[in-house]
Amino acid sequence: MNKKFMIIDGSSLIFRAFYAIRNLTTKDGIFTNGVYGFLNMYYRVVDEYKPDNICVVFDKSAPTFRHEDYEAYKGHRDKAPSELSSQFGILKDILNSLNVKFEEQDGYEADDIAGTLAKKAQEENYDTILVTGDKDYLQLVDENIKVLLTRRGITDVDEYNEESVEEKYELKPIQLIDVKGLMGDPSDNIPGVPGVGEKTALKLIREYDSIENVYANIDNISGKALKKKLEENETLAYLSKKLGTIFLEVPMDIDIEKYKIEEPNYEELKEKYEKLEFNSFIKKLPTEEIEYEEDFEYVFIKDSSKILDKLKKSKKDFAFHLFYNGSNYIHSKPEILSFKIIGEEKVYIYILKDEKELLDFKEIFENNSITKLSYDLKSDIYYLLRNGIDLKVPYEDLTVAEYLIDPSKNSYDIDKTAKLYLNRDLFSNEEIFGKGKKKKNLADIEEEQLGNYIGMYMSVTEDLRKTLTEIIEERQMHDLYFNVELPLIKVLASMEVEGFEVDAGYLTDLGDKFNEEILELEEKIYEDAGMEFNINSPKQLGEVLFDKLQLPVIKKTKTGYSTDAEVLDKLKGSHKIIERILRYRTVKKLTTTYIDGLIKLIGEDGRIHSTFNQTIAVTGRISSIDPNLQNIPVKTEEGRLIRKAFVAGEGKKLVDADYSQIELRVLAHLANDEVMLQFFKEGLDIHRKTASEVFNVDFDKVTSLDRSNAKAVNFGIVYGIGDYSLSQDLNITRKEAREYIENYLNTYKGIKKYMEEIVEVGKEQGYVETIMHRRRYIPELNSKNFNIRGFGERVALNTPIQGSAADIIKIAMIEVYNKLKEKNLKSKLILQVHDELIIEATEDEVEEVTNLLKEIMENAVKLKVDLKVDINIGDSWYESK
DNA sequence: GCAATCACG
DNA sequence: ACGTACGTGATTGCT
Repeated sequence: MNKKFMIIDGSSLIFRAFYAIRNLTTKDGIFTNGVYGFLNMYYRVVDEYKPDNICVVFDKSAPTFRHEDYEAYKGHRDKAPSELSSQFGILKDILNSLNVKFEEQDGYEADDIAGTLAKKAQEENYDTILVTGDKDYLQLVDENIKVLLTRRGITDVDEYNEESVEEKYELKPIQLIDVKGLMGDPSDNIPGVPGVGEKTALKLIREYDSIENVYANIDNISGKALKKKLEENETLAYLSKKLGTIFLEVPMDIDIEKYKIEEPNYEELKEKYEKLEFNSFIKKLPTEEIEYEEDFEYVFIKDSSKILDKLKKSKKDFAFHLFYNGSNYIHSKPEILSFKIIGEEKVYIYILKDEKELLDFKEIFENNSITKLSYDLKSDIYYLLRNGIDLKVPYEDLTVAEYLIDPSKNSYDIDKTAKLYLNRDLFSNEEIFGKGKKKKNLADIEEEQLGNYIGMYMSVTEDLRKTLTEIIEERQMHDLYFNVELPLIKVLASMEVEGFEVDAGYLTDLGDKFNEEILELEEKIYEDAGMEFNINSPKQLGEVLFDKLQLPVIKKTKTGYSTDAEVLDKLKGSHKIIERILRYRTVKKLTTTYIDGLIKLIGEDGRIHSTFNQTIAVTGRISSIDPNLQNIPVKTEEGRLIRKAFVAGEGKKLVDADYSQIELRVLAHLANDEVMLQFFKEGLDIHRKTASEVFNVDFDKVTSLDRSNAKAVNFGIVYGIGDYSLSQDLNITRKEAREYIENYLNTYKGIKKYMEEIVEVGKEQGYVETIMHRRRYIPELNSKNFNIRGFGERVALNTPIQGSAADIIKIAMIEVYNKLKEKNLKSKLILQVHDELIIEATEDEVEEVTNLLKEIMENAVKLKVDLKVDINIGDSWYESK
């Protein structure tokens, strides 16, 4: 018996189902009819035919080679409605969980890929079953190749083999191409011979076998009119035949075994079916929980030399982790060191008496021939680095791996990850440590529970490696993971260890000044209000302004009156209390967040050690907490004073480099907008140039208002602007805003096209990508809620821009870090602020560092537009920015 | 634990 | 989940 290979035309079935099943949506308005119909069919045919291998094929929206022959090919066909196109992404996502491979290729249609696969399978003695709603597939029927054709919607199928085709049409399957060549196909805009319909075409081919032979015998054709039509349209007939022929040589690596049926990921399927409200399919999923046999044994060791010996002798990769108390490792210390050598059962647990003991393990961590694995590796690297140990590559971190697979998660916890990817039930952090005030320390946990917790942690770390790395490889994120995100961990840990020197005395003095002013302002505000109240409470403030003082209400929030700066700005002049409140807010913010907040976090070394989070921002940016050093004031002179507290150490300087207009440059690159690319090439002020084009004035005559308006539009575009928001931002009417945007998009036509295309791509794929293939899924694109979908569309536009810029600076950081190390320089990278890098450089190295920083940043990646970096040097961040 | 506000790119 | 711009984090008040 031959093996059975089933090829399913996903595009055709989803299309059929979409029109056959009406109005099937989830309660959130996600259209699911196409996907539902497909799955119904899928389960039915798989049950009935029990194939050994399965592949689903899709059309791809790019123009196919057929358009080169005939421009009008499928010309009048309307674009699929968004309710349908949005379902392709959902279906592919489900296929992934079903572990069913799918194929699609630019320039080819689903039937071409199906045909190519079927012929190849035929050579390898498979019995192939093609499942589709498209009658054209019948031309592929052959020995060992059958077609299942849906009939009336998708409820029934007809099975065609060689005999049944011949019976029905009295022709060989391959001759159906000739029939189509003569009769054409209005749905694909294939012309055929005008005036020749199915009846005539069938008759002619039955009689003469092929189009070629029809023309060879043209004089024998009975019927003058028919003969004339044929003669006049000979080229058209041949062209139509060519267009109607399924292409059997799609260039692709074919390995039919790749499509072998695999066990689906039932956990994922259940989740996805629940989201889509496919209850009937949930019932099909196996219900019994798979019992997991624990494959580790934990050992508490008293003497570190025991495990040390083992690790030194072992040539195998190992998982490890340093466990600490509390939620922030920087303000804590490592308590427990655990190892698990890959493939071995034992999980070694060693309770550190002092973190200095880590030095005993230096040789192991600095061995560059074995891979070290961890879940939450940055904390480990931080502790090692803090103790003079440089964890050498190769190393891998499963937290980061999981983040790359889906950056939208709120947290990356090992118990949830283990459940999702390995279907293993772990104790949660909360179960072990408790929560709130009762939260326990590691030392308070009973030994057996601790052993099981750490044992599972290590064993799961080991097992996740294969599962997660496979997904990363499949998605072509190898480079992003291994050459960007993983090396970056060490760079971030190093910045955390280095910290930023802060002048506490200066901050205190500044704080005293601000506090004095706050006291004065409070008094005056109470006077203005005629009562004392808590100015910090928006509720109380609202009552004072809008009830007591009867000022006009500008805007409301969910809970009451809005009192934000925008509202207060509009109320300026109507009461002297307003300006005082604005001033109070400004000064209060500076003292609480930036003076008191920062002073609290200055370490014993006089430096602030922020924590950089690599797995928070969905776009790929890094974020900074405890404290956030990425939002230190700069926009107002008063706020900027805070930056005088951030200083270079003794005998050092700050070298501050920032990318000029990186997001607009990335946009110009992604959109391939000739006009904007050219403007950047000319090195002109891009906002001024934009103003000159959009408002149609000479470059030299652009007013500063024009320029700042153009600047707002440039920024707005990057965020997926709307006329409403722009009008608010620029204080102009909505109509004017609409005109600005229109003019803008007429100037930058490439950007206009890109904006439309990227949304379509997002809908089709279910995600968008950065230049490094960083992925963000956007389920919001499927919402029928106008606002949510609008949000999805803006995100689809903005994420590739913001995310690619993040990719670029990350690459630069790694190269800068490595170069400083390679050249044995003492200067260190200490901070990144999205488009800005700060190096604390020793005075003798300033020049060299300046040069290498600029060189590396400007050449981190090669885009269609040059990257430009501005550098400033100073003793404090105030001077260097 | 959430909402409002405001700091940054 | 968002009455209309993307991405973050800290502080304060209040339930």
